Amino acid sequence: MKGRDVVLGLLNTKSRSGYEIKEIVEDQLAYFFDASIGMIYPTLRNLEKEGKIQKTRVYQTDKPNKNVYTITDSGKKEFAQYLKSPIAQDIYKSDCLMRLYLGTELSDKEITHLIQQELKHKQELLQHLQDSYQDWQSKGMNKRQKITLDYGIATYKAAINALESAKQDLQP
Amino acid sequence: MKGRDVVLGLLNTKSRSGYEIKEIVEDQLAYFFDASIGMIYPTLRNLEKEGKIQKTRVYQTDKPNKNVYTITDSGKKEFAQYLKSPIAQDIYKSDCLMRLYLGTELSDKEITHLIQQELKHKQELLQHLQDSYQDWQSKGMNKRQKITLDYGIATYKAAINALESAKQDLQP
DNA sequence: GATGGCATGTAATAAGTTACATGATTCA
DNA sequence: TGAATCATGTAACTTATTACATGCCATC
Repeated sequence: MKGRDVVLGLLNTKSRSGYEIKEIVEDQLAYFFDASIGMIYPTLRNLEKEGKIQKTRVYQTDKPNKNVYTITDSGKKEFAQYLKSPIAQDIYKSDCLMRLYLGTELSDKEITHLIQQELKHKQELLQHLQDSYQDWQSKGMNKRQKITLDYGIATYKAAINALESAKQDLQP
Repeated sequence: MKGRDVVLGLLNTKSRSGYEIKEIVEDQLAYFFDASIGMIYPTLRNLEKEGKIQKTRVYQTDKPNKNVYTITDSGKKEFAQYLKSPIAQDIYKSDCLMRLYLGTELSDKEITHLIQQELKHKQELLQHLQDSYQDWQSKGMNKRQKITLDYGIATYKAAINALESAKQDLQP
């Protein structure tokens, strides 16, 4: 799964502008697709150059004008091929766990602080996902999208529990 | 957290060869550090060129000879700086969840198959982590490293549960 | 003599990230 | 008039990945 597959997949459902793609990636895909937003416009540009999508200028009076991209047959073909390809394994990188593993020089106090910080961050992310529930539903969430949300909430909760018991184990 | 921080951190504890680093990354860090093994030798080369580590040739009779790398003061300084830097947020990318989200064209049967595959894969990963427990302990696992293992097991279990209930919800 | 584990590397390519750069419109 | 939101893009750089490439040693 690459950035271009995601952009193509979002345009496969309906035509959208770069900004609209950015909003979806930030609000709805962020949990299972960590990509910098900066990737979107370069990707759109490449896809257009390759004839996978087509740009249309849309003039707006209440907002700045925008470019709306529509997927082409060639683009649909590429996306269908992605869906047929073998599932790529998850990519997970945790700086916090790495520091726990490598930070033999850190004091117990520093480690506790590290865990506390991570805990706070994960709690915020969980809260955000839980808040999304209603928001998604109003925008029309299908069964499959609900699975992704439930999955995210479940794993955040597990991570929070693990960090909490780690914190307690470190307490003297 | 970049590849070089990890290599530097592993050499900060003790001198090792590229192959030894590869084994640790595969066996012990794989859960929270998805990086291709191909990155190790290029990274060692760069770090040596920058004077962060030093190479020593070790001659072996029972095995092929190897290059053992030792961290320098400059390298220790860089690693200490990494430990002081702000924690980077987790990176997570799930091809399976992305397909659930984007695969509006897939049939329920195809979706169930997708989940089944992911389930099987996660169960294998969990089994592998659980098997690691004894192995790690014999090699000297410290309290902090144990946290990373427990965390990994907890989140895999949560993921498996989420996939199992998703599978049941899709059943007619 | 074949297989599997130990051992190391390079060149080329792809992908992702950061920093830079701009500008319209709305609302307080 | 200043902040927030909507809106788009490029150039340069860093990083990661892939494919290629080699060869020793032990054991079966």
